Amino acid sequence: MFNICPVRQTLRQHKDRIFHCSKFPSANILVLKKQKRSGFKVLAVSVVENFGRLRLSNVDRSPRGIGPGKVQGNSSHSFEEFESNNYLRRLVRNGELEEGFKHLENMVYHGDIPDIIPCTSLIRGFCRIGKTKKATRVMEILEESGAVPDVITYNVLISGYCKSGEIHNALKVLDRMSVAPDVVTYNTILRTLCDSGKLKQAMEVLDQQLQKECYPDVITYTILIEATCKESGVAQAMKLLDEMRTKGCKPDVVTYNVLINGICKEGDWMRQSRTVGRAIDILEKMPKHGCTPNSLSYNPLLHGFCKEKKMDRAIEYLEIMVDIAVEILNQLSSKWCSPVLITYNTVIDGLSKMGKTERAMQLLYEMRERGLKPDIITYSSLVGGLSREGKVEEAIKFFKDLEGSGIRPNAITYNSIMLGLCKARQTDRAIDFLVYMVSKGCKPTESTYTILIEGLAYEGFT
DNA sequence: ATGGCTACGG
Repeated sequence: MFNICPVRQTLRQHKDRIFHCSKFPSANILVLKKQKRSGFKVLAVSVVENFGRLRLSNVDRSPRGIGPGKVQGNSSHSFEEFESNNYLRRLVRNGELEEGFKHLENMVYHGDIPDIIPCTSLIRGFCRIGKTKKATRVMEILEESGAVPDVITYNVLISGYCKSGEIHNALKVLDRMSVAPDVVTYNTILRTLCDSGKLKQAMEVLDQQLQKECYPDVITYTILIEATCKESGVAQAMKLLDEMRTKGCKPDVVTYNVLINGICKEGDWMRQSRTVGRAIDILEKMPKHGCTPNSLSYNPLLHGFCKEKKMDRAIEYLEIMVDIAVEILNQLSSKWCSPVLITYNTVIDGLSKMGKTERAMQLLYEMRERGLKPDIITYSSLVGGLSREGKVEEAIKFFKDLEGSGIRPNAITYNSIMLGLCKARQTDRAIDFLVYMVSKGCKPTESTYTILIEGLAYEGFT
């Protein structure tokens, strides 16, 4: 009756029909066929324990486990409900949020219990497009249906409110949720409070968290350390670092990166080379604490060197970095932008600001040779450099080449050209450029107008 | 494909 399912892919194909059974905790049970009265016939069992990121739905937590060939705990639900949930999953996966919502309402109306996982995706989907109210409605329907939303479902809604700036509503959900919040819940809220400069309120939430015996983890401390760096300085943040260590929470590479960044951005550090020393110090001590620096560890330093106009040192670090960065490139490849690209951007921008656009151009060619694709930030820095140097015609030529090779300039790119034209007392051409920018569907920004107004004033047309 | 933390350009 139980066949071993040999291929992981087979499971993936049928992931909507995989169940878990408490009697065989390490087994995934693949159900393929409906059986008349008692639920579903078990066709295959796999012993794949860590099935990627897939979490099994319809988890059977009953201690009795399953009978031969049947999955209990699901047998009480109808096949219609099972299929209805499959349909909901499909809609949500295809991004058909409104259809999914209607279907959810409909299935609840028929007394079917919706699966919380597609509902969680639905909530996330509505939050993403700014429809937090609709997301809340999904949660209400879910709560009324007899399904039990888990902490993740609540976290998704809270995160949605946080991202749309509705901290008040996020806190309301926290207050009213029917399951205990976990450390992720608190981290989401703490992050948002810290970002909006409400460190004090964040500390109050932290107190509340501790009272509920939900303990901060490395991410909690990292969030607080970053905020403390900005609000009260690195020295204060270091105390938090000590505190987390004494509480047995080990700082990780992100924690150190946040501190390095804090030191590099600390006020007036440019005139106190000692502080740069402190940043390098942390960087060098990371391996002793069991952390390998990654390219994000170096970027703030590079940025610092670029601002300080110590380009030799910046380039020296760039070279150290490339090895490290390439190594972790795979690890981060899921992100839209590689760390090495940002590294080059930082240095190219630094050189451009010093008037060393030729050296910056060299780096552009170098990065291309290494198989890196420069992005709009790379090009904007170069356009800005040429404009500032007074080489507007060269900047415009470079700009035209970009357009020709299919790169779509953004407002910052256009602004750089206009700034160059205004500095060259050619505000009329800059205004023509504004017209061109708009005709290309690029919306001007506040800076656009500031640049043009200053240009006009500079030429005496106050 | 149910969740939380760091870096670049006007």
